[in-house]
Amino acid sequence: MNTLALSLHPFAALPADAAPKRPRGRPRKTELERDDGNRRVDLLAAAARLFRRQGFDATSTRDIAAAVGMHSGSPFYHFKSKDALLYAVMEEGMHSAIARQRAALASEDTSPDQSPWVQLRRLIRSHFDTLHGPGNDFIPVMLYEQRSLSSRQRAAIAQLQADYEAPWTPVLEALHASGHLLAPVKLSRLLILGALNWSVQWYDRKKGASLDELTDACMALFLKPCSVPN
Amino acid sequence: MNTLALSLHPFAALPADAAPKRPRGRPRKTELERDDGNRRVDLLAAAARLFRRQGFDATSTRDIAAAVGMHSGSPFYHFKSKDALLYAVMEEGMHSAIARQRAALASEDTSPDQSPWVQLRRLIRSHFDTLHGPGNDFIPVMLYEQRSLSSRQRAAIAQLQADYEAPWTPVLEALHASGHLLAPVKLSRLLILGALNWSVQWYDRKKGASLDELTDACMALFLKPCSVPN
DNA sequence: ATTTTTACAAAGCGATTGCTTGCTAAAAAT
DNA sequence: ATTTTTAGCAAGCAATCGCTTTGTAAAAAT
Repeated sequence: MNTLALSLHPFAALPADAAPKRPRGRPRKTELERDDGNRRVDLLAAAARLFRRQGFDATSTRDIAAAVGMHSGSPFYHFKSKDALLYAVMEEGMHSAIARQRAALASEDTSPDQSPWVQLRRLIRSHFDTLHGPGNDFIPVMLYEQRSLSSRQRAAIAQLQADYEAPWTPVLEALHASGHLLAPVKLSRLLILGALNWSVQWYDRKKGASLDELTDACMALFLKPCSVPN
Repeated sequence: MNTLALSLHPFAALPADAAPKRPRGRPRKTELERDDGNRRVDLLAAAARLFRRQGFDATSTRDIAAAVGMHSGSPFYHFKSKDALLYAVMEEGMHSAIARQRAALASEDTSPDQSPWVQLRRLIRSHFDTLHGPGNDFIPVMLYEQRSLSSRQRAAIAQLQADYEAPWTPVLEALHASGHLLAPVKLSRLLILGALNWSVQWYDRKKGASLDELTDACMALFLKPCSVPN
């Protein structure tokens, strides 16, 4: 009879021996550390790492919570669903990738050379950085977990991808016009980005070639050294 | 008291109104159709299609059973686990891919030309066929669901992949020696196969370029037309 | 004619899943 | 000093998961 009433009061008697691993309530903002949502950032990073290593479906929200020292239900305070967490990982990854690419293209300080040849090199090198830089799990997750997105989310990510790939086209067109690139520009962009993206399957930062050597190999593979069009 | 005994006899009384969609027992081997394990092949094909479209984790064994008109537990008669089904899909895909590649390389009947240039073209064209040929879901599944394999299974698939990629190396080495390929052979193989494999992300057989045009674009992108080494 | 094997159906078990609810305590705002 | 907000714990629910068990009927073997 009172079982029903009991179920409405999940824990009338609290065990007093529970030693909380982390103080309850809003954590102390030490000094002038004014980043709001610090734990949210932790959740994003942990989710990205786990999504990359195990895949989205094989990663439970309990795994993510445990990785940042939370209990199983707590991540849902910061993200309304597991899907929203995945989308946030991808969006964050794309924003930082776009920012890194913009910085790489606008590096006039190191070298004033704006020829399409060195521009393509910067694009490729920057792309390898976002793919293989330390702690950059966000983009690999975006590349391999698109299936788990809703169609609305997928469309939004596709727009960000289009923004990211946009700077490649004029560079490739210039190289095509000067005879350094022989294949059609659109197919070239797809094939080149594919070759780069696939490197997450085999590249290991700890052994083998460096990212600079990888970039050199790409330039040698995709571009013709002789600039005699006809 | 007798509930325990009842649970040991799941259905003492069979409902007689069950209209079986397919006759029970071993199916009739019509004529001299001597392929044993025909339903097993159906299961493999259905699993490959679903694994590719929804991913391994997002596909339940109930989905696969329903796709071939079985009940939920029946696939486990043919495959001892869902993992074994995935592995069988990949192994079957690799075997047919290796066979197709061998046939493409040994096509002396159509053209006696064995130069490394046309050999590479055959390798690329054959690879596109295994990636995008009608009903060829097996290889995309292998490329994108390696995570769900055990380490023993993964090692076995890796061996098949090494067998598949072996013929590429001498061809690329010959092209490197003749000055048509400037990048290092090993990195070239990885980058080229990556560019091809990534096409499963964007290529649509119904629109855009044909597989022949795609192959032409690859040849133009990766190889130098001028054969002047120094 | 009898036995054995094959190929499933029917039902459900135990575990895990994403997510919700009810509550609390520290911090921030007032 | 009081109120409000923030951040999270504790517990569990409903659904789904891979897989197992039991039974059965048709085909094949004997």
